Amino acid sequence: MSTKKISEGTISRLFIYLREITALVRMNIRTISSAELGERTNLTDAKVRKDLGQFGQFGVSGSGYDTGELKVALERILGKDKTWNVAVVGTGQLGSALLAYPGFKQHKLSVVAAFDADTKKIGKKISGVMIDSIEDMPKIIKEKKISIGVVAVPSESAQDAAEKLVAAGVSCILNFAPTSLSMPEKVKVKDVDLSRELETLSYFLANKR
Amino acid sequence: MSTKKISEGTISRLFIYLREITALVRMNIRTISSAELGERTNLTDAKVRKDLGQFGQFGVSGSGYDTGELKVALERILGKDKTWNVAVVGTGQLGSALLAYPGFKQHKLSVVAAFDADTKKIGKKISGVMIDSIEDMPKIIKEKKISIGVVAVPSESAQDAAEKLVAAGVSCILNFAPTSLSMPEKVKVKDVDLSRELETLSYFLANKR
DNA sequence: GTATGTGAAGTAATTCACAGCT
DNA sequence: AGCTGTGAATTACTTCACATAC
Repeated sequence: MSTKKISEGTISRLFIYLREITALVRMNIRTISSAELGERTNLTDAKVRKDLGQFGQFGVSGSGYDTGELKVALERILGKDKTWNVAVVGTGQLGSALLAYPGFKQHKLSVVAAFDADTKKIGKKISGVMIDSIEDMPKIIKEKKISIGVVAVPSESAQDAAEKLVAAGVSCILNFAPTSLSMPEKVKVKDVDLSRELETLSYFLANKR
Repeated sequence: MSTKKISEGTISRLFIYLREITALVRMNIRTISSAELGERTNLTDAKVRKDLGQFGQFGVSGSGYDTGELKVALERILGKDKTWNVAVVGTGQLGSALLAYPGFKQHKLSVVAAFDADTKKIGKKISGVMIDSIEDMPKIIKEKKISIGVVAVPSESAQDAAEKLVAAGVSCILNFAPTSLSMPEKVKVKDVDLSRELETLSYFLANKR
């Protein structure tokens, strides 16, 4: 495990490569050059090589990368060999949709707990997941070894929900509330904000020549 | 309208500032410094000033920014004064959810058409929007002056759906398929890929010290 | 000949730091 | 005195280009 810092961009592209490589392996294509891989992912050959180069030397001069080997290497680098437990805070419209979302399982993330401030909901199940009281969060997060917390509450309560998750021991937050959380350095926060994506499109339309 | 290129990062932060400023105006706070605005948005004072500085001089030395003025300026810059028409291609689980999603309307985007390849669905309505045949896309996109296309089809059909949208005249694509689209320079593509966000979290967990 | 891996060059984004305005 | 606007310095990211390996 090297010590130099890897950029978010690189990580996110590694997943793109992995997806493509997986498809190639399925198609029985054994070898691929950085140029071809770049073509297929709409990236440049240099970027492909630089990204991969940060983790070791996977290629063979003159012929390219072995798809099978690269797939295994990327899976290891990206931690696709382990499963992580997830808790969702907030079980409104969005929270419920997330509890039903199959993508978590597909990415080796297992949603094992849900929390809601509304006492009427506690004890009920959504998509097979029991809704617990916020008060029980510390105990449950520890017991179930949960490392990812999903914030699916309104903006006003988002900071509070995130702080409770972190206090209980999670180290990653996936934030769906359209507000910026302040969190200690060591906590990884990922904002998912569809509104902002939409807004960016409006800007582009308003300002294109 | 200046001619220098504005980065995506800046645009996306302007929306963050606007959100905060709107809250401040509601709270009757008349003036704010870049340092305070940075504090509230978890950004630095210098970044706030640099971002705003690209569009003009909105501040007053010694006192800061007038929240009311800044709000109006940001709204104008970001095109929040116009409404844009949207078409959704694909009316499966995701497409249907998007047709029901209130966020479009909130951001002055109006979903006025939906398309699906499945002939059994054509003529039906989802959340009040009629599902049309892909064949009618060119006509409908033009008639309804649609400028944003949302791709909510499986990966295999995503490139094709996007090309049809562009051929029909849209200039922005919001892509929900986990695949990279190749599109002409002039088309703005925005990828929304929850899977990739989730995967990035796994990486962080797998690799934290 | 073909394609990698990687320093060096070139761009872009961020942070610093301060002159100048109120 | 307080805070903006902005060049200059720094840091991060990307692209170039080529020596090296097969």
